[in-house]
Amino acid sequence: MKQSQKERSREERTFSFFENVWAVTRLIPKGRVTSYGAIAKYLGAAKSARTVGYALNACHGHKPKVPAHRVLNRNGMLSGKHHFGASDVMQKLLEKESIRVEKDTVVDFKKLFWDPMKELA
DNA sequence: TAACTGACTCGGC
DNA sequence: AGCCGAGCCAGTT
Repeated sequence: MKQSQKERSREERTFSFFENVWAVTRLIPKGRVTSYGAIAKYLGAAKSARTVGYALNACHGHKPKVPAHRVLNRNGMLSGKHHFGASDVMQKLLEKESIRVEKDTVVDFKKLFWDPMKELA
């Protein structure tokens, strides 16, 4: 099982791991959030959460907007706010979607969590 | 070309 | 309960 997954991802990732990350990110419904790990897992690279974050970093000024502010770390913390220019931009974007943020952490993260594995299965 | 880095996560102590 | 090390991918130096 693990073996086949490895083989499979080899071809798919040639299409660009980033593209996939952005694609999934754009599917996140407004007012909902997800985590790097969830996306990574959905793409078949559970341990590449780090790379997912890196991909979002590269989405700056990319075509269809990539709602990177809806992607947080597993604790619901705005770990990437620092990369939105001003440190409060990300939070404002979230609050605009009725998502409450307290101390760099999304309130009710579990409730608002959008799992691509379940939602897109 | 090798080594380093980073918006992460998990498992072991 | 908190710290440490390892794995993952791509771009930079």
